[in-house]
Amino acid sequence: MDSAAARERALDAAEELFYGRGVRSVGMDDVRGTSGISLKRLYQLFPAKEQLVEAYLERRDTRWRGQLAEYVERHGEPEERILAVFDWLGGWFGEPGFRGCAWINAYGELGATSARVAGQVRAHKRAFRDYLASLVDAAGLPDALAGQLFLLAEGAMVTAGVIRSAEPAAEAREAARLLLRTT
Amino acid sequence: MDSAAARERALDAAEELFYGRGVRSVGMDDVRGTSGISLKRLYQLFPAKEQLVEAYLERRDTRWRGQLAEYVERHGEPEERILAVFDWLGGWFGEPGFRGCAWINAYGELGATSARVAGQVRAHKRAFRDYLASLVDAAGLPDALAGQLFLLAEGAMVTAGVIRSAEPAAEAREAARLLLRTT
DNA sequence: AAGGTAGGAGAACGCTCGTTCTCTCGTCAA
DNA sequence: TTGACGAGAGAACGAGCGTTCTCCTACCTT
Repeated sequence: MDSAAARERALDAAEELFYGRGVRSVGMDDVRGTSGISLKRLYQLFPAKEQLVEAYLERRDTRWRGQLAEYVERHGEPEERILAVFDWLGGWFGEPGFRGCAWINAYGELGATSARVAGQVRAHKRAFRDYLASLVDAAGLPDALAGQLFLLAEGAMVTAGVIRSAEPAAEAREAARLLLRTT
Repeated sequence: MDSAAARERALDAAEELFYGRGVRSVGMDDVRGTSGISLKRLYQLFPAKEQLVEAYLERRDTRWRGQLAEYVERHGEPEERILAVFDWLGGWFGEPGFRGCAWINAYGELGATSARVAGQVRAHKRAFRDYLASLVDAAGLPDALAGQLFLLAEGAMVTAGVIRSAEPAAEAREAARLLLRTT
């Protein structure tokens, strides 16, 4: 197996374990067991656990925002595209194994001790917020709406994670719809 | 020093450390150093670290909700009382040492491994949501609004924690005001 | 005064886990 | 065929930390 494939397998295992059980309660030996990549090779690919964590968050960030954008693109009307964000969230919340937002969880776990992870969380959230702002702008709506929609989305993510339900997405969508109407 | 005073000192230290640095990165010896309570006595008061964590969350829950209610009580008009919740959040976000919502952070850190902590987080969030519902009901507004306000508040808490700013409270307050108007 | 008890300081124990090392095997080039 | 090299299995090492234990001091009672 070449390095690229080993790296993907390691990241697949890391993502499954870190997201499902938290970062600190997963040992490198767990990653080895789940991925089938030996410790020696793991440490060749990622010289320390922290770098595996960062690579996990980075790859997930790319995929998460890509899938969201892909879903939104299927909708034509600018306002529908905004509401589609919440529909997509609802689909995500309902997936088996959903355990809340990986970045919020990582921030709670590592934000106070790892400046790099904290920076990744901020960058991810800023990118998501900027994306919402671009949708709001394309719909000709006021900038301030973007921040409000962002808060609704964040609230839905954290609440869905805690209560293990997809319903917050529908509540947030309805609130977003009302806010769109007020302008 | 009697047991009650020692217990309060231990909880003061635990709260400062757990909230500021996360639970797992704080050792019992750190709690001893900060509180001045010896390890022997700490373990007499709390037979295991997990019980200290639970006591920390429980005491903070009581205080947090009590202070919120106390602030809200100072406002007379039902709709002003709802908006006062977001004003109070803004004051909290601006306090030195603010590091986001203790329960969201604890959930990210321990939710996957400690069923008891996960239960405390759910209970705290349900209580906060129920409180919002009581304010909404007292204002004669539709029940569905409570869930939307709750999501705004949660989004504001998590965002304020991540970006280290009090501004999300004002954004959430404005969104709440608009939602109040639509009914 | 003497003995008993509570509490403090901090060493000690055992476990987990990040990281490295050793040993062995298989492969491939010359 | 041989020797070098990469990789795997897993032991080993060292640090951190939850928890317990030992020893000693101070005070309280009779």
